[in-house]
Amino acid sequence: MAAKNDDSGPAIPPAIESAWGLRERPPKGPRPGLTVPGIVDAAVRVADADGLTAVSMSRVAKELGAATMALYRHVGSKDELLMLMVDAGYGPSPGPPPPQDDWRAGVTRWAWAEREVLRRRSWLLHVPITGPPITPQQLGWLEDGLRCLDGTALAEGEKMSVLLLITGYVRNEATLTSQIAEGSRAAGVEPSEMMPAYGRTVARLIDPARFPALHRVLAAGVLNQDDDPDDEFTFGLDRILDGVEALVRRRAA
Amino acid sequence: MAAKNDDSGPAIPPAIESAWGLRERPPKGPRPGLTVPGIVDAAVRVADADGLTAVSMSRVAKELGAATMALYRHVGSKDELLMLMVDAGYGPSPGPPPPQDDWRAGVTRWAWAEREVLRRRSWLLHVPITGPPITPQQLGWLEDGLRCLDGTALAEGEKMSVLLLITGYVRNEATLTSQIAEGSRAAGVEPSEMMPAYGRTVARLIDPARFPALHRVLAAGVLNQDDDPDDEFTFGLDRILDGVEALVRRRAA
DNA sequence: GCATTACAGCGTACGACATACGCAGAAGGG
DNA sequence: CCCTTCTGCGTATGTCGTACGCTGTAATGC
Repeated sequence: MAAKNDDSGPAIPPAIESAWGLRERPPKGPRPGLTVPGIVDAAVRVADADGLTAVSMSRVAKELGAATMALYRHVGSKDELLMLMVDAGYGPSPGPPPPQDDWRAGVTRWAWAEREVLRRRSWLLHVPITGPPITPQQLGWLEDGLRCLDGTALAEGEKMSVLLLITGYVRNEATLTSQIAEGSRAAGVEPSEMMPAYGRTVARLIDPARFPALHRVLAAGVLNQDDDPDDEFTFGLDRILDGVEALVRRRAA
Repeated sequence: MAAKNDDSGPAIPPAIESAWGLRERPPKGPRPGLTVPGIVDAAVRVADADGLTAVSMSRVAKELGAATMALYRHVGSKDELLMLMVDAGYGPSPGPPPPQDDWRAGVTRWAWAEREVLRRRSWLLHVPITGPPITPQQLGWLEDGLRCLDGTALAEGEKMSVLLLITGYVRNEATLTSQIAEGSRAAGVEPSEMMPAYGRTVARLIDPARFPALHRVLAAGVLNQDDDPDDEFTFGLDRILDGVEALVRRRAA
């Protein structure tokens, strides 16, 4: 008797397989009133409305008019539900790059698309990541990113590394800006006053003799002006893409 | 009567103030058997031994031979304890850059130092970040990073952005490698077999016609060889620093 | 038509967790 | 000596994930 997975594979959860369209409904038994996509949608609705901390099994069940334990017929655990929520929350990838775009324009578009998703659903950033992507939409995003680099002379491994670099940057930047937003809401401060208040706090704590460089930054008023977050994002992205561009040129030569 | 914070500041938690050495012991009352540093050390010991999920208030109290609720006399909440754990977990910053180092060597050293800390204490990556750094060691790291850029013609705000970019990259890269390690331990697979197994899983799931670029990456065997994680880290860091270098040159001109 | 069978939904229960609250005892000040 | 103030802690509450088993339902085999 073979194991349940025919050849190999480290045991994909059943709900993930159903997300890939494998796994048909068994012929017997009562018609299910709950479905995996329905549960995931309800969970996403809760997260959109009240944040990830509001997503508990009982809250999601309430959203569906079902009992808590009913969900466990369809998802193996809360972690599995979270994985599916991430997949649904990202949504479909922005699509392949327009043909007239060079790699840099394509990757820029791709990065901005991810940023936009993370801005609108900041709870995605709070889901603890447990492994590399294996859900359909996630791999769709990856695919479209790779296609942006198709015209370059980069090795396949380098393309992957570059995308990892970019998506990591986008996530990181989105995390920081979302922290400012959430922190200001928690403290009851205007978002535009958040960084100045932070600057004042740090200025009060540090000794200029021990933290001269930091003191200079504060004295320059870096944190006082609230610059457009888009500019901050563009700055970092352009730095990274400048570095990638140097590599692309070298490989082309 | 004024509020407890003299001038401004969004209410620094008392335990953080004590980490800065403000706040002397009140003259009355019994001598405390527990101290904030002692509690934090115990919590760090637990996290080092059994991971961040093992860090509960009762577990930390047990480590100290105290009752759970005794901890709340010294830290305001678990989140506050986590913040102090991060500060202690990072430890002292690597120090200012050696005088003979140029900015790039200095920043590289700084990035590798953070990476080393995150490699040895991967639980640091699992602590949900709730705001910008306000603890002594964290700001010490920031200070030393800024000093690496002292010789450049970058604006103060640009220095800050560059460091944010780098530290974000380091955290991201460390997160990915730690996921591989933790995932392999959870699945009972050799760490070197983790990525190949992932590649086989993805290959089984995707349709080559719908995911051509991804299929090409897999066919190239990118995930099959287990490359040195140090090389992967160096690759991304060099890309970013190439991009920063272009900016530094432009500002110097 | 009827028994069988596999599955959907759910009620109960358990163990872990953070933490509010209030009491008992210690240490120094008047 | 007593009063204030602080430490440590026991109790209790509410939330959470989820293991287990029961009940009813729908399709299949006779």
